[in-house]
Amino acid sequence: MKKVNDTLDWPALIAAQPAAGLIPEPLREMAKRVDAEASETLFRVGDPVLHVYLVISGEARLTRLGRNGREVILQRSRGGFIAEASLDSRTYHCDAIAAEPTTLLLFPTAAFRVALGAEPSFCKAWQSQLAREVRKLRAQCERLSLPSAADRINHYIESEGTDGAVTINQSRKSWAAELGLSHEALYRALRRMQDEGVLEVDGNRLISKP
Amino acid sequence: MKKVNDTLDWPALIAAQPAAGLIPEPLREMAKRVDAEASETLFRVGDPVLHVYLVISGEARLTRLGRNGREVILQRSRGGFIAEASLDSRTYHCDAIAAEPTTLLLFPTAAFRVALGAEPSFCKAWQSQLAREVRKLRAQCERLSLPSAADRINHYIESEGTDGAVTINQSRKSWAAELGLSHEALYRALRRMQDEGVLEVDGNRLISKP
DNA sequence: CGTACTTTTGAATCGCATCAAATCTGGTGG
DNA sequence: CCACCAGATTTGATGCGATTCAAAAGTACG
Repeated sequence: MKKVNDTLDWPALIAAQPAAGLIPEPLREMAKRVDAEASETLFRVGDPVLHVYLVISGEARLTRLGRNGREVILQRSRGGFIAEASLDSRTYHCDAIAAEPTTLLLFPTAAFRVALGAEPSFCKAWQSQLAREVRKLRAQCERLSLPSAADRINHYIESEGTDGAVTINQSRKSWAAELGLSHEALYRALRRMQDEGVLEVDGNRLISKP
Repeated sequence: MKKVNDTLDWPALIAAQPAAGLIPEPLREMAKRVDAEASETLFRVGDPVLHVYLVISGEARLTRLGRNGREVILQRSRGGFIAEASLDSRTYHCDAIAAEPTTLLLFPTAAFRVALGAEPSFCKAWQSQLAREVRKLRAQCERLSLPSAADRINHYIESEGTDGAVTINQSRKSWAAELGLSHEALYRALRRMQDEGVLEVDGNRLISKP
């Protein structure tokens, strides 16, 4: 986890990552930039919550290992904050890894909390952030409650895509994990849906056909 | 949905529902008490978000009906706020019903937002509330990712219970829905686990045995 | 060019969903 | 108090779909 000491170009950053625009000035100056390699660990279960993480580029994931060794993906972030809900915890309740070469900004939690108390607009934005996460997770629960692979795929297209189409920005294998399926089941479901003519697959683009 | 115009006994209320203690004084005076019957609708998808709901007694549920008519339970609240994440939405994205005779307090959303901006401590408490909800939902997602009924039951006991035991405060049937299982599958899994000696069932109390 | 990983297909098995039906339960009204 | 009803609980039988184990083909990367 390489720490980089550049002067950050905030205007450009905000253009790329709107979530960064929430950060008030005094907090910005405390940001540390970090470049993580693929599959590098950012923190682990039980680690003290020292920083708030903002993903600039690449992808960070929250995961937890089940008893059976199955990896469950709890959150996937390609831009924006990760582990927002840990801000008022003392320690993490899951692991975080970089899924690919990833650049992040780290803000000291203490200063972050101070800024939340001092800046009402920041506080408000942070609440929206949490509320968005809640809605996203509810959609995820709804999806995982569906019994069949095809239903989960359709639900994904409807809730994550637009106009009946979605672009998968991850490997099929990890998408399968996100859908709570074995990767084989996902491949076969995609194949079956194509054969039935209800789905068009073009690389990473999925188009549902009525 | 009967509106009651009592003078509210806040100290007693807060004793019963700690979440009510978050509410600052000016907002308290705007609370409307409502008594809902079992299976009565509180709001529906698309309704404008006019109030914030606090469950005093009974049980309120957020649900959504899937294509196949299956009811998915998105949130279950026996005390505390419900649909917190809707505060910064214009309309609801799910239905809410009272699962049993339920008493609620309603706060006008506009005033609620004002209070959040005016009272830093209230704002902070609300954030913790949202963060708690996020963690709860992540646990739920993790559970629903488990392939077998027995695993989900064990996960439930571990994450919702204490010392390897938990008390189910709902019917088996609706618990099955929460676990993403058919109720038959749940009954059979419970039976099997008892036969295998890994679980003790005493009415609504489940004790996992190593 | 070799290695590690993903993608894809195959076959066997297991467990869940589903349909059916019997029993049990709490609550309602005669 | 009892008959009755709606809903929850429980058990049975069946079929399908997901998991699992296995293995081949494709792909990215050093």
